[in-house]
Amino acid sequence: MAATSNRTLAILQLFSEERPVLTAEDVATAIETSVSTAYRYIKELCAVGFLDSVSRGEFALGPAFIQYDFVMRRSDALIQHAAPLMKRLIEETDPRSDVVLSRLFNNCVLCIHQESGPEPHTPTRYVRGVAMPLFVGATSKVILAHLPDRSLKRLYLDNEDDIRKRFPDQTWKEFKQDLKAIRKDGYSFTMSEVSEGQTGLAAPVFRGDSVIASVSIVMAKSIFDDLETRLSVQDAVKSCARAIETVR
Amino acid sequence: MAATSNRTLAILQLFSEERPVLTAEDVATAIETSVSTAYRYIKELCAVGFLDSVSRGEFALGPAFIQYDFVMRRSDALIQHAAPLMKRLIEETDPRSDVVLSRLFNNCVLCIHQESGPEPHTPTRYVRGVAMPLFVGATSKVILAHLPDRSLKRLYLDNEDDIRKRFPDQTWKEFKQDLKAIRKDGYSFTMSEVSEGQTGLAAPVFRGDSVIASVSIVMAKSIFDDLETRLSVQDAVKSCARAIETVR
DNA sequence: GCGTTTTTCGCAATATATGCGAAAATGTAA
DNA sequence: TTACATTTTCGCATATATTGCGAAAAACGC
Repeated sequence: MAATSNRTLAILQLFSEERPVLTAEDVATAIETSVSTAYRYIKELCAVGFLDSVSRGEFALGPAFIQYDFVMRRSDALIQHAAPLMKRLIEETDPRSDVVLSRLFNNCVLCIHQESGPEPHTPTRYVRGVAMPLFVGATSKVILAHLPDRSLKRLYLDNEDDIRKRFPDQTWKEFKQDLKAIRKDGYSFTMSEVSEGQTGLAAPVFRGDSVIASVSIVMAKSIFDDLETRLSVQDAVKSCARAIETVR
Repeated sequence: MAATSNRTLAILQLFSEERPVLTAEDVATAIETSVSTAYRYIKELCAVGFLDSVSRGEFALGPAFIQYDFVMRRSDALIQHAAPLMKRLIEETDPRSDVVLSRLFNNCVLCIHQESGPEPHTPTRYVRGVAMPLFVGATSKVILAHLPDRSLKRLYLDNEDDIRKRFPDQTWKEFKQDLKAIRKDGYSFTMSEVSEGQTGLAAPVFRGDSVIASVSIVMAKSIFDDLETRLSVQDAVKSCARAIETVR
């Protein structure tokens, strides 16, 4: 996430899983201001619930985030509609699989809902709030593949450094070629790209004629050894995506 | 949630379940500023993920809220620890019950986790993100009952208007009396206070010697007709709370 | 490509945030 | 309860960042 010159926002950005609690002095130091100014901001942020004082001199993220996430969940018809369809997808395929619904935002692809089978073979990695790497894995790729040229190019240029790290020799042309194939297939399939030994198979979810999300199934690699199985999983994921699209 | 003089925060407060999408002009009007200034703020908020442009000229809450909620979930050891204990509580009592974990913040009590039995008798009302009315229902009351005098008085005075609406004749003394009884019992039991026909039974969760949360069981009123049952539910909720406290 | 709407930008005026130091409030330990 | 140490708030003069305006650029649909 980009930096900001807005101090209010800069303060919120200081908090993370690694650093969930800060003192007023920590904040003052980090945003390069006096302690009293830090307190002024902190007070305001606490008043509206973005921060919460957890004990004398210590502050943490506040209840507003939990509440706003709730607001977003509630006003997102996609999730309500998709959840039972995702459950059904698991039943149709394999009780060990995870099914993930990811939504495209302007700067990222985020897992927004997840369903697991009754016998998950590994602790679920992809739950609401997890950012999917933009250029790695079926979930994101299948979305990129259906993006308008302009948007795609912007994303690519914004993230060129990251891409180079992972795929040093890939040209823009090759990249486009890959995506074109995905577009033609109507799904994306990746093996061990995001996590070792796991395969992802994802289909795009459209609203009107733009992609807004993707559904992916995550399974152990071995499941796909059998071609027959792979084909049936492909179809199941694709028709799950089609079903999700019928929302509203 | 209180108003704020900070425009950045004021903008975020405009978004709600009823009004999830706004135009730049809407924002400008609401915060009483020019459209270009509104755009300046919106741009900044989008850059850090607090807002997201959903289509030409329309903006909505952004991915940051989902991500921050995730960060909070992950860095909250209480939830991780409590979840299986809450499931067990359902097994020990009734498969139709809901069990709710609520956390005390400075200005509110929020449901932060919820488990449902295999046969929920009604769609679950209390899920992560739902604010519990502060002075109504077992969940909040049992927390208030164990608050230090100072904090309690501050909360009471801050919310006196709301309280008067619901309990016009209650004096501070009577209120304190009620809480004292709850403190003595070690749990709070309310019938149809929050929603008709539902009963809540809640026990406090301590860290050190201050309350930080509560566990509640929500059941149909009829369950409690049998005294025997009620006593055993009481004990089960209380020992669930004790078990949750063993975290860290 | 063309026209319409949305979004950005530069600039000068001015409202607003800032740091300082003092005072108040809060919690802790005796 | 009192006294102490730490945290938090506040007032004020000054510097600084924010504002609105209008023009220009960008984005999108046709």
